[in-house]
Amino acid sequence: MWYFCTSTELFLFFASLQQSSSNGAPDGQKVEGGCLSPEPAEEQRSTDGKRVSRDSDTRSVSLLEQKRKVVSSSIDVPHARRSEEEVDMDKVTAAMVLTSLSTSPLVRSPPVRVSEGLSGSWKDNGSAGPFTPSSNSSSGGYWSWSAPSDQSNPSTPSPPLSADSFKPFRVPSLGGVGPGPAGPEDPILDEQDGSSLLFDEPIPRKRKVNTSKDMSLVGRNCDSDLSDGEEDFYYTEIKLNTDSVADGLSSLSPASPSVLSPPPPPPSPLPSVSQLPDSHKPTQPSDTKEPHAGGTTPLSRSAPSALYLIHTDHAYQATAPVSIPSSSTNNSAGSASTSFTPTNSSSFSISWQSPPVTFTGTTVSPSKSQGFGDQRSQTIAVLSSPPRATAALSRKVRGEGKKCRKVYGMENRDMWCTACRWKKACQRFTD
DNA sequence: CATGCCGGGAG
DNA sequence: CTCCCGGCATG
Repeated sequence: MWYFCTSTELFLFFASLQQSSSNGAPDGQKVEGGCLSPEPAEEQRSTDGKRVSRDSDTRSVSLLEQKRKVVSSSIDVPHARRSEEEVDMDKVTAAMVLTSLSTSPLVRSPPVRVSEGLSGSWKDNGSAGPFTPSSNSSSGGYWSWSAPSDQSNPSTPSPPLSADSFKPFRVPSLGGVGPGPAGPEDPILDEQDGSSLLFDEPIPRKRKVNTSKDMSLVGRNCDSDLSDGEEDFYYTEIKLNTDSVADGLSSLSPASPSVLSPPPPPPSPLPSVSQLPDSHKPTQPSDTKEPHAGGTTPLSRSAPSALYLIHTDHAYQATAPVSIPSSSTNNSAGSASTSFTPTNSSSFSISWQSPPVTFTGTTVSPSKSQGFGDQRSQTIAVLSSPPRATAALSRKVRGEGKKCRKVYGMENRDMWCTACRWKKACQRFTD
């Protein structure tokens, strides 16, 4: 919902800037109305039709604005939440986008078509559109059009909820090492998401999605703060996966990591932990996937990181208690570590890989140091260890951490991870 | 004894 | 494949 509103607002904002029309005042209401129900907007539009045909100049402007609209809608959404600063950012971004779009005819054509197709309305209103009512009307048309592409909006509502729940996770991560570990991973996710989205959907949409993400990321970077609608959104998703579907989480984490695995190696260097994000960003050429993204990449990265962070934390939570000792033990044992969780560990390993290097020098000692240092580092170490030891000597030795059985008890066997139910190595609580 | 997990089996 | 369990190894 807000997404639309935001786009609209931006649109209006632009219009006002460009044309300096006085009608802007109603923007807030208009916008809201538009968001809530397009119909009202249309009515206004019909009424305002007169205004539409103000100036030839206006028309040209309207065209630009329309373009902007498309762009803004795609990109602005995330920012909308933020505030003026964000708006500014949006402006800039929008300008950038427009420029890029104008450059490439292909991209442009589709949007234009749409606008026309909607109904001559925007043409008629066209000039006025940008301003006020007309803009609403036109926007209304857009909305209907854009709505499908933006369907992500539905998800939007969830963010707030997730945000709250998610916060706890986040805070710890921040305090501890959040940025470090997340940094490397994030980029990957981002890219993945972006790439998938981009590839699948038409250019305009792509823009939206990517942009939004990017924007959120940017905002984040600038502010250095987390408070971002986008972030919340991401977190929410993650969280849902994690909490709601415990099993799902295990499965989920592995999948994404696998993809990521390749990129992480480069960034892997643990030392950078504190500054990892920055270093990684540049490194993560992953952008290759999304060349058009260009500036976006950096931003997108941050968002993903959040997700990964959560995962990390989660894993760490499970692992932390016993994991450290286990890691040391495993290391000493040598191959033993391997046994523990090929599946998850491998997936996670990506991010962790770097740690292995550290360990290589001294298997045992490192574990201790890590334990002292940070939980995350520990986690990393643990995770990393598995990859190293390829062959499991005998059994897993025995998971030290709490397993589903202990956690949920025989009573709630339903809640156990499948592996535990099958009497297999627990997948949910990896050691 | 309780637990974790491998190996193997049934559908 | 999923779903189990016998039985070993461990603490």
